[in-house]
Amino acid sequence: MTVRTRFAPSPTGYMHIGSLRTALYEYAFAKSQKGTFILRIEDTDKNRYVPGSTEKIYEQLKIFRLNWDESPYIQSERVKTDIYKNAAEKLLKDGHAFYCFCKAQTREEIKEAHGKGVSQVRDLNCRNLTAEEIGQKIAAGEKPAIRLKTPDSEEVAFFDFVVKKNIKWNTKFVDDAMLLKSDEFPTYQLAVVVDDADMKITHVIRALEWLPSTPIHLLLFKYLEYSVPQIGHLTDILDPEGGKLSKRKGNVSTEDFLNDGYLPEAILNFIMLLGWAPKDNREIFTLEEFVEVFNADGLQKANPMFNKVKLDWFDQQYMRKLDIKDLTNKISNFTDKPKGTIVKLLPLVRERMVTLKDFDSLTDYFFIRPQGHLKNAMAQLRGGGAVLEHAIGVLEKDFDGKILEEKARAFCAEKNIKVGDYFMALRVAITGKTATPPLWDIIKILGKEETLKRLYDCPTKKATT
RNA sequence: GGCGCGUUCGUCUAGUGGUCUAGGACGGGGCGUUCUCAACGCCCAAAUCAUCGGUUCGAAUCCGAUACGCGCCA
Repeated sequence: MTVRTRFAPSPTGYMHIGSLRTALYEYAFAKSQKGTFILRIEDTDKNRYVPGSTEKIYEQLKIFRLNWDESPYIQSERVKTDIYKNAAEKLLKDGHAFYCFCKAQTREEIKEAHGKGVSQVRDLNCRNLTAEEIGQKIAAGEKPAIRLKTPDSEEVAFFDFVVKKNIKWNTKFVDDAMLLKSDEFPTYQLAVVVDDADMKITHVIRALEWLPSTPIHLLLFKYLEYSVPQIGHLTDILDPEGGKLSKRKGNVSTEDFLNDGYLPEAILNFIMLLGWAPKDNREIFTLEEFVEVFNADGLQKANPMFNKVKLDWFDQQYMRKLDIKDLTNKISNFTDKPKGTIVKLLPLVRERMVTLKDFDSLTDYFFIRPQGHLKNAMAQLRGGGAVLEHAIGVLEKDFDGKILEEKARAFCAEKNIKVGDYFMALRVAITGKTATPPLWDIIKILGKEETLKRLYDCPTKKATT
C-alpha cells in the first residue's frame, strides 16, 4: 500500500513555524517511502477564516519547496458534495449521533452555566429527545446541529506511532462532540475523519495538541466503518519564555523569519532538528538529504524549545554556501544598494553576516563618513594623532597596502607603539568603528581621495595632546 | 477542575540493561593565528540522566509514585 500523508492547515492568517515543521515531517515521511503528500485546506470554521491565507499557505510551502501532490483539497468546497452531511446522517441513522437544538454558546456562557471546575461532557438537553419532540422542533423551524452520541463507558485506544505507545481513554471523559453545525458545515472533528478516510490517508501526523481529540476521531472512524489510519503526534515547539511559541512573544510565522533575512534552507534545516534527530549527530541536511535519512524513529516526544541562536548559526552556514551571484540577488531584497555595489563589498562582509539583513549595517561606513563620536574614540588611543599624520604621509606618497603595512610597522617599532593600536587608530578614523574587515581592503575600495579626506577631517591635534 | 502527553549539559539532542568516568552540536570560557571583528584550529567548563522507591549481580535505559512542564476540554 502506498503511503499517503496530508498537511491540513486552517487558513487563519499566516503559516506558523510549527506548521511548517509538521508539513516538513509529513512530506519527508511520504517521500521517504515513495508515497504521496497532499494538501488539504481546512476552512470550515468561518469565524476563524482570514481571506488570502490559503494563497499564503501555497506560497510559503513553495518557498520551502514542500511541493504537494494532487491539487489541493478545499473543505469548504467539499461541503457542497454533502459528503460531511451524509456522514453525519449515517451516524444519526445508526444511533451514534443526535440532533441538538441548543443555541451555540460562547466559552464564557458555558463557563457561567456550569460553574468552574465542572467538565460538562454530556449534552443533557438534547441527547434524549424523543422522535416526537424532535419533529415538533423541526416543524417549528428550528435548525438542529448534529452531535456525537458518545458511549458512556467504553475504552478507546490506539497506538501512537510517533510516541510509540498505546494511548487509551474511557469514553466517560470524551464529550458529545459537535459534528455538523446548524448551517450544515462540518466541524473540524467530523471533517478531518471523513476526509482522511476519503483521501485514503495512511498516516496521520499532527501536533500533540490534537491528541485529546483523538478518541472522538477513533469513535467516528468506527461508527462510519472506515479503516483507521496510523496516527502519530508531534511535539509542540515551546517558547523560551514559557508556553507554546506564540505571536506576541516574537516571530512565529515563516514569513516573519523570511522578512528578517533568514534563508529558507536554513530555517528548514533548523526546524528539521527541532523534534527529530538522526543517530549519527549529523546536522546539515538539504531537503533531499533529509528525505533520504528521515524515519519516524528519530521523532522526539518531548517538546523542544525554540533557540534562535542556533537558527543564526544555520543561517550563517547556508549563507556561505551560496555563490556570490545568488547571495547578491538575495541581499538586494534587503538593501537599496545596487547589485554592483553589493558584489564589490560582499567579499568583505559575507563571513560576518548572520542574515541577509546584515549587509547594510556591516557596510554603512562606506557610505557615511564617521562623525563626532570619533573624537572620543581617538582620544582613547595613545598617539592616535601622530599615527594619522604618519598614515597620511605614507598614503599620499604610495597608495599601496604592502607599503602601508611595512611603513606602519617600522613606525611602530621606532615610536614604541603597538601595531594593533596603529591600525585601530586608522580604523576608527576611517570607518568610525572598532570592528571591521582588514583595513587595507576597505581603503582600497574607498579610494585614495576619500580615504585621505577622512583622515584629514580627523581632529588629530586634539587627540594628540 | 478533569483528561492526556512528556522529563539526559543553558538549548537541540545521542543513548533502547553492562562498552557511560554519559557522546555530538549551538551558546559560553580559554589559547593559537591575527591590525580589530569575523572565520579557522586546539582546549576547557557544563547533565547526582527531575525526585523518591522498586526489579536486577548490574539501570539514563524496566516498573510505580511524586514533583514539575506542556496541551486539550470547558
